Amino acid sequence: MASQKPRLSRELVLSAALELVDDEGLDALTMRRLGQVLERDPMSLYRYAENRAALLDGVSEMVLNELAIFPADPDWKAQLRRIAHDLRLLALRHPNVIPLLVTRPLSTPLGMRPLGTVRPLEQILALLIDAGFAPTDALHVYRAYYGFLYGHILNELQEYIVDPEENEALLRLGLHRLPAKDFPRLRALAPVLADYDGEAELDQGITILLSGLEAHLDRAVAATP
Amino acid sequence: MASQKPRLSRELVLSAALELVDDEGLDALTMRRLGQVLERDPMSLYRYAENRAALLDGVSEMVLNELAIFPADPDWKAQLRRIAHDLRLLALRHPNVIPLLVTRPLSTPLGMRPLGTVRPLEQILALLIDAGFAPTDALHVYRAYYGFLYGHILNELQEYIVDPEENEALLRLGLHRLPAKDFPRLRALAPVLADYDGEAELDQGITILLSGLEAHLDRAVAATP
DNA sequence: GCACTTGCTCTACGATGTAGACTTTACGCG
DNA sequence: CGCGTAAAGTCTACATCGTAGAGCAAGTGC
Repeated sequence: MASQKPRLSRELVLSAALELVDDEGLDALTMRRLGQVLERDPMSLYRYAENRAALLDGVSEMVLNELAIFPADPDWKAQLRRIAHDLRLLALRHPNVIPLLVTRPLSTPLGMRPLGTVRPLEQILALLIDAGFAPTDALHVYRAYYGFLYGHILNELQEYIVDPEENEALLRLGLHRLPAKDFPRLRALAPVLADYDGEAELDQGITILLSGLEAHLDRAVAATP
Repeated sequence: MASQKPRLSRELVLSAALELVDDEGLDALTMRRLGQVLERDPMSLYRYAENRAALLDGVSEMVLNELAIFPADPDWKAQLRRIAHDLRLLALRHPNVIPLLVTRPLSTPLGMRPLGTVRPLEQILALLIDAGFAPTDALHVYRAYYGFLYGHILNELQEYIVDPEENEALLRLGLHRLPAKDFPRLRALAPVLADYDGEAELDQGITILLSGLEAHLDRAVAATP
């Protein structure tokens, strides 16, 4: 009765994997558990991903595909700002996936990454080059931008606490464990830490960075020849 | 014969762990393997770390202790710049530990982290507050700064290739796997990617960021009242 | 000499990733 | 229809992992 085990597919497997990760964290994503979710023998998964690592890559890719980039937009600053906010929201939607996004590339040379995870890089380069940057400068801008962006996201997720009810309480409780003599400033900042506005903080940072970049490579971006 | 198993200690265990991670990567750090390195039963390790996760935290802490911060320095910008370069070098010395530094805090609220990993935060806050920033602004500056710094390090490590001989070859080889039609700009940038000057890139980024921050919170930092 | 703590070891268990051989299902073609 | 081949899914088995729990050994204070 009910749906009789619809045929498996890569998409199906990956989205079940993502759901599992979102719901229960990275460690919950074991082959056996995933097999169980899909009501299939764990071994069947190996048809759709070479091994667990590849499965994780697949999840990364799938998540990054949620990010829309329009490389044709002539207003590169606006576009970069929008992407930043989108990526931030995406991170908040899938916090458990972020370690993957950040960690997997460290052990995989650029050329061997899942295409979906390299595409944003290509597209942002396109955006910048089309906007008038020399390719080399585009790369510099990309690095500064993406570096800052990922840094911010990591920062924000570190301070992210799920239940806004217990938010301040929990935070204080946590901070309370720090020896008062060694961490006076941190402890004093508890209330400020408690209401962290990640969106505003990101936006300001991006503003600073973008105008700084523009000024620094002061070859003004001529819109079109 | 030879040295008869010197008494174990937390330091000993942790530094053996760090060495193992540096030499063979995070996955090589298993309780059994570490026990073997120390010529001790794996179970003995549990005297010095509650479990594997705590061991990893210990390694993080040990690495971060290599970072010297002088919160009393009145020249906050110079100090932040120096710290940035120091942390970068530290990352290059222990690339395999970086995933830990970045990933563990995501699952540990501020107050429950190993003290050694929170101390830099406290010290930088001290530096900034002593330099005249209001505590809240100090926190903002810290976030932007550390966010950018970690972002840069992640970026650089991603492009880091161990063997400088094969450097360009490998990179090209890697990039060659990308479909030419979908990734034209990236492929065109191969030579530029091949000689990446992380130090310069970091320094420029820091310059942009610091001057941007100073301007943005334009409440000029009065040295002393 | 004895009691006790501390460092360390032994054994054992459940869970994990995955290789390899197997069975079942789907499907194209006569 | 039916038959043959390929694809999808399963079963069994193994090495390796973290770690609980009981026990052993050596040092320390009385």
